[in-house]
Amino acid sequence: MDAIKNRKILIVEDEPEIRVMIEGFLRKEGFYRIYSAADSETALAICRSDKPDIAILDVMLPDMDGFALLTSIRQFSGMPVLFLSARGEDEDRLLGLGLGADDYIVKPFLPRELILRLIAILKRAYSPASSERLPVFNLGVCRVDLEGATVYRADEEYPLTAKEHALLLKLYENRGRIVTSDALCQAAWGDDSYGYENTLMVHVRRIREKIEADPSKPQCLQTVRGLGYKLIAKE
Amino acid sequence: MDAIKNRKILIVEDEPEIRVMIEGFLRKEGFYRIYSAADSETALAICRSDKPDIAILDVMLPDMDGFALLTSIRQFSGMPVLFLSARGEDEDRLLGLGLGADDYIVKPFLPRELILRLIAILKRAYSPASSERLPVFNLGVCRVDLEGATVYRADEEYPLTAKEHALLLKLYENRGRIVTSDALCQAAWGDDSYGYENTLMVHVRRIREKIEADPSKPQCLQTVRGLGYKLIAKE
DNA sequence: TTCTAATTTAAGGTTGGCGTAAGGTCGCCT
DNA sequence: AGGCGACCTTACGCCAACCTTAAATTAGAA
Repeated sequence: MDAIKNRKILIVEDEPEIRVMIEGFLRKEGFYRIYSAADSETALAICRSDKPDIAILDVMLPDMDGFALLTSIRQFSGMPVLFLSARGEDEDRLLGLGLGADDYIVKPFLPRELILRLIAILKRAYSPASSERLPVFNLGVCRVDLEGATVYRADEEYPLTAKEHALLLKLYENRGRIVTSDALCQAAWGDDSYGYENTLMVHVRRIREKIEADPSKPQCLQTVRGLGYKLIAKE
Repeated sequence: MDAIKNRKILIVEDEPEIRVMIEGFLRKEGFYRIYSAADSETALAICRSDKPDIAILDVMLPDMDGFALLTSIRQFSGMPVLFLSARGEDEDRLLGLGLGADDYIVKPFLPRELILRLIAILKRAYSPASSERLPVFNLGVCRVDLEGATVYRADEEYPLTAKEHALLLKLYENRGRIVTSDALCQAAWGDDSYGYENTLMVHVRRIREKIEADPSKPQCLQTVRGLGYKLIAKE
């Protein structure tokens, strides 16, 4: 289960032979969301509609050269780009001018090199460091920052403990839905969670003291008798 | 007057023929501060004494392989590195593991490609535009300059050591968020970080002695029991 | 080499989150 | 209405996680 292989890849190349060849390499490597275009116009349309994760651009295209295409793409997207260029041809422009390309490969190239550079770019661009984070969300009268493990309410800050954090995260991931006590115990104590029902109640109480205006009349973290708990979804 | 051509370049290559060839290319291109070494030991010595701006490393060396050499260099310098590798040989390691190499070239290569990639790296690493400088930031009662590795507090200067710097950088990059002990260990000691928990605590203590008014009552670098540490975000 | 500073190891001390338990309250069902 | 089971509420003691210090080790510089 490699997340990299789930990335959407766009190939822009006018020579059908090379295009099909690249598609073949990628499929053999395990990539399966492959788009291809033979001209800039089609390429741009695909970029807008399907939002690929990376583009492989040939420098020479019939209607617009690869640099112009990149400039157009950069109007609305910062997606990583890998250029294909003929030996010597535009190397100066490719490397000299910082066009925003992430790498380039000189034709003819070995499949292996293309794949490796592609994977390198994808890793760099989508490493967990730069990936999406948990949002700070509103919950009734308070704001919750799960990454900072802090609840803000009425000009006060309430830090969350480890268990509170685990439980609130599970509830947040399932906000608006009922989460069974079992599921919550599992989130906080792991698979061998048995006999923690009472403990869970205590933790729920502690969370309520932080997020609710009146912990005895819960508005956000509600009990669903016989089923579990649920976090009221907001926006 | 191109500042790039003033950069100091180190070539590490055991085969004299190739080494001399590369030197020739570089001189022809206008580079003139060229160091070369045939083995890792010499290379390390040059790195320490002359502090080149970039290193071109062959993967295969007589006394130590290029990866090990890079690891050694990374102990004291973040200089950019370009690898030379035989076709297919170590490509996976080169690109797969983020070893901290900036690029690589497969042998045999054209002089033109080496020069262009070299220039690209130098521009990326040293151009004022792309040199994303680390800001000097306020942290509670003190100011922290990560580039200068110095903390200023109460008319005093506290220099940061290497580990302190690595940890504080990681924390700063994730300010406001909890950073797990694991993540911190990884930032300071690399992927094979196991058994550094205690050491981490000692370093945290040291950092606190520099940035906190009262290290025993941390305001900036807080412990989140069971989860990790976090740096309080200020603006 | 020798000296210095940085880093790691080790050992004892501290504490706050956690789990337990006991009594209370509420809602549902007959 | 009354009983029962599900859930709430509070308080307290424990102990793992964390702190603190000092001494040992390592790495770098001269």
